Parts: sequence; C-alpha cells; structure tokens
Amino acid sequence: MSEESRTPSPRPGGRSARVRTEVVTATLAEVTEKGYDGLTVDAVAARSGVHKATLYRRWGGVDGLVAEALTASADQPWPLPDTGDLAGDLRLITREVFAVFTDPDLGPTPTALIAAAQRSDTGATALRAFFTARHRQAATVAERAIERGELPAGTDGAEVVRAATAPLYYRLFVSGEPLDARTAERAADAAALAARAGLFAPEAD
Amino acid sequence: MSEESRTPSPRPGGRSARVRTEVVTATLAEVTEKGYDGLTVDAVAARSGVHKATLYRRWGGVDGLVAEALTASADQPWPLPDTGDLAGDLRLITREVFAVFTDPDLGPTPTALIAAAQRSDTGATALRAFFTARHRQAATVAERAIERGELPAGTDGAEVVRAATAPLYYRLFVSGEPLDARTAERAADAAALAARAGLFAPEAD
DNA sequence: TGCGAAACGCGACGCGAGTCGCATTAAGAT
DNA sequence: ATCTTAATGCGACTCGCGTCGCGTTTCGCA
Repeated sequence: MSEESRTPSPRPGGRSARVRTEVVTATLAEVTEKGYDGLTVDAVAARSGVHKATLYRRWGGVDGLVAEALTASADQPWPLPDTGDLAGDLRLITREVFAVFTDPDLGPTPTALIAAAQRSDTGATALRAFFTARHRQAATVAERAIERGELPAGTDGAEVVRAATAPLYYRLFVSGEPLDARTAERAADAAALAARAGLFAPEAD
Repeated sequence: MSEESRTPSPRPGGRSARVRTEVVTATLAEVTEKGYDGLTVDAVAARSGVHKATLYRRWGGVDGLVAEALTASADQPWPLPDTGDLAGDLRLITREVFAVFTDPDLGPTPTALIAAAQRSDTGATALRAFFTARHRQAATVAERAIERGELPAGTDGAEVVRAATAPLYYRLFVSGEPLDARTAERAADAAALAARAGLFAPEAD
C-alpha cells in the first residue's frame, strides 16, 4: 500500500515506475540465485537492462536495492490458519516459518533478504517494517482467541506471535543451531501457554 | 587455554602464535570502533603490524579474522546468577543480555561479531560453537532448578535458556524492533512457565 | 651450532565497485 | 503540438580490495 503516495519529487510516474519494477524483479532473482554476497549492482543492471549509474543514483547501492525488494514483498498477504484453537494456530504458523526457511527452493530468498537488510540502516528500516506488518497480520489468531475467551482481554497479539516464532528465527539467524519441526511445535506451545497465563496482557504486573 | 594444543600443521608455535594474538586484539579493536562494515583487512594489518598478505594467507579475509576473534571470545567465562528461583535466574540472564547489547560501549563488539559471522561459513561455524558453549554454561540454572524439584527431571536446560533469550536476539538481530527491560522480563517469565509445565522435558509428548 | 623449510615481510599488479560529466529520452504542462 | 526539465543512458575515470612472486626471517631439528 502507498507506493505512489510518498513522492515529493517532481516526476515519479511513467518510465520510473517501469524501471522500478524491472529492478525489483531482477534484484529478487539475483539474490535468490547468487545469495547476498554474490549480489552485485552490475549484475542487477545487466539483468534489468537499467544502467548501473541509474541504480546507484536512485538506490544508492546494493542496500537500497534490497530494501526496495523487501518493501515490495511486505505488502503480499500471508495465509493465516484458523483451527479454532490458539495452540493449533500457532503451531501452523511456526510450521510455516520452519517450512519456508528450510525449503531449498523457497528459503534462500527471504534468508538472503534478511541477512542483507541487517547490514544497512535503510535495509534495517525496511526489514523492521516488514516484520511489523507480518506481526500485525498474524496477531489475528490471538485476537480470535480473545473473542473465544481463550485469552485474557488486552493480550498483545503481536507479542504472542513474536514469542512463538522467536526461537525459530533465533536459531536460523543468530545462533545457527539446527532447527527441526519438534522445536517449532514446542515454541508454539510455550507461547500459547504463556499467553493463556496472561503474561502478554498489560495488567499482568 | 588450549591455544597451542590444536596444531596439526607443521609449524604453528613461536612467531605464529604471537602474530595470532596481535591480530585478534587488533580485529576486536577495529570492529568495536568501526563496526563490521568499516572493518578492513588493511586496517587490521596496520594496527597489528602484521602484513596484509599474511592476513589473507592465514585467515583468508575479514571472515576468518572475525571467526578467530569469536573463537577466542568463546572460552571466556560468563557470570551465572543463583537466586534460588528459576524465574529469578532467567530474569537476570535476560537482563544481562539486554544490558550488554544496548550498552553503547559494550554492545557494538558482540553485535558486530554476530552480524559479521552470519556472512560466511567459517564465521557461522564459530558463532554456533560460541552459542553452544554459552547455552551449556547457562543451562546450570535449569539444572539447579531440577535439583530443587522446581522442574521435571530430564528438562533440557539449554532449551530453557534459548526460550528465554530468543525473543531478545530476535528483536536485536532479525526484526529490528525496539527492545526494553519489560520485554526481557516477560521472556524470562514465559520460559520459566513453560519449563515448569514440562514443555522442555523429552517425555512431554 | 648449523641446516632446511615454513612462515612472514614487501611491493607491484589486476580487477571490480562506485563516481562523474555530458548526451539523450520522455514525462508533464501549456 | 511543443517546450521544459526530470530521469535515464553512456562511457571513462578513480580508488581500494585481494593476489602474486620473491626475498628475508626464524622455527624446529639434528
């Protein structure tokens, strides 16, 4: 949402829009094939047909390209489970995260994007926005649990989702320890348990 | 400890050992001052007095330097709390993590090291060994809780520690969302709750 | 104490990322 | 339809990372 609205510059329509689309597509393809360390501005320029100088002028370098790709990816919807049970929903969410990042076809792209985004301020900002949007979407499962009376009112749904998925991301991107389906389930169950105990409601002081 | 023992190569003692020490010191100093993106082999060479070509020959580049520094840091002991209560111990651990990484003086070094290690296989291996050692040490608080009867026998102590600290690392290095002391406490309490419920014991199927 | 070899110092080179000034295209307004 | 100018295309240039060949030091050993 709001891709064209944030345009204080005099002339953002027309050719520029097409260039942007081409560049985003090329960046995603390159980062998927080569990984982040193999991602070069020259390669994106060659694949997209956009001149190298233009890429540096508009995006400043590899960082900006990744941030642009991340922003474009943030808007895409995410399938949310609805099993009628909080623990069940959280298990499906963690299982989905587990499946995506360990899949040899799907995994490299988001993995490279996340790793790349940590290296620059622009990328970090885009990544943060990306996860904030994801959490906001996924918080729905907690809100439904509140309506069912499964969770206390005032529970921070996004925080519940974070608690469930954090152990997965922690292993994937920080400690580097192996991740299996068993761990994913355990993380979901632990988050559901803590949420039911009211740990993620503000009055639980 | 054990710096000279792991030497299968023909001639690792003497001058090489001194060079290694100088390089590790210089690498840590550089990465603290400039961050990872500002870390160059030339700077380490200039600061350590070791020639650039030697650094490339022995460590292969920036990745190897960071891995060496990480390995050297992994052996250092970590102060463990002992409050007589699992939740209290975990709170102090998460508070310690929170304090270290948000401190403007202490934070940059481990932050840069972790970010750097994610970019190469050698760094990732060293980082994984680092965290495995940390978890092994910190698991003591869970083992003491088992002895007190606070946790079921067979509880995976390292997993309890991971569950407590994961939300912190997740925010710091993945999502980039802000981290505060309140969140640190909540993560510790949630982990303690799940551990008491037996979620981290193998027979809890 | 003297010898062979491994490790290091040294300087020059190749190569690719990133920048700059100018020409060209096309978007938006009249 | 035409004009203004923002946006892009274009190629040459600079600069720093990483490498290579050779001379020198010093470690390990007899």
